[in-house]
Amino acid sequence: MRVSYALVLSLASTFSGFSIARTPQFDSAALLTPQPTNFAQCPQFFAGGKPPAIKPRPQLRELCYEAFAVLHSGATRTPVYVAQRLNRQTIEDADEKRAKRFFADARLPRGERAELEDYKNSGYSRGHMAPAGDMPTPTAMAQSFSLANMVPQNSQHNGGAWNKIEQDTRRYALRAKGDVYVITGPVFTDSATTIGANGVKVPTYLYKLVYDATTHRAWAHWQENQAGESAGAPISYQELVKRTGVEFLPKITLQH
DNA sequence: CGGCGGGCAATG
DNA sequence: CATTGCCCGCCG
Repeated sequence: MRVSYALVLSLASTFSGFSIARTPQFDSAALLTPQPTNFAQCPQFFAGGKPPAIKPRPQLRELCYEAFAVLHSGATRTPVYVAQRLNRQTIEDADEKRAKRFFADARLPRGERAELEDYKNSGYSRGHMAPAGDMPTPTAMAQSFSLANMVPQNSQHNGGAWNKIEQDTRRYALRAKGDVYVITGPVFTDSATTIGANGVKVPTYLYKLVYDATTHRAWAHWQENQAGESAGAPISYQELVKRTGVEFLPKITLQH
């Protein structure tokens, strides 16, 4: 409500000693307004410029950000997948101070999107698909905290095995000869539960596909969304396709 | 062990 | 709102 919001602001300004007008505020709308909502306008995040073909389903929306792209499902209130292009330059730039402001993505209609309250006290943490640690600019870093880039993730998994996989992927991109395309996403089984009033679906598995466009090699990490997972050997691209039913990469790009 | 990176919650 | 401290897991 307006009253409580004003109260919070007045408290904040009282303690900070600065006026509201001079206190930099977080404006998630301004953060997203310039970003396209069509993959045709951000093909740079996809191998060969081509997004994976997904079987048509309701409430899919394409969201471009400065350093990644999200195919979002209003049915699960999570990403279907999140695409990135990494290389030595982007990783060397990825030393921004970590921003921590999560926010609901205003480009998604209410009812199709997760809200902060859905995650609060849910027992799950807000797990980045495109990791904050990959982000090359302050704007990209801030955008990565959109809930459109999140899934409900087991907190031990998020800070443990999954974090290690993210760091390994960054290290790989740092040493790669050229561009590395990464696609990260959730997999839901029939028994998948939900959290919050908006019913944000909890993934059963998470995957991260890594494709080196120079060597034409691809592999994938496949993890159960639970504590006790370890970052073991990756699975093959073909195995990932088999498990997800999605052809993530243009056929001609892959080396056998 | 200490450092770091993931995220949470209390506080002013 | 912004800051701070805390927990947890991995790594050197």
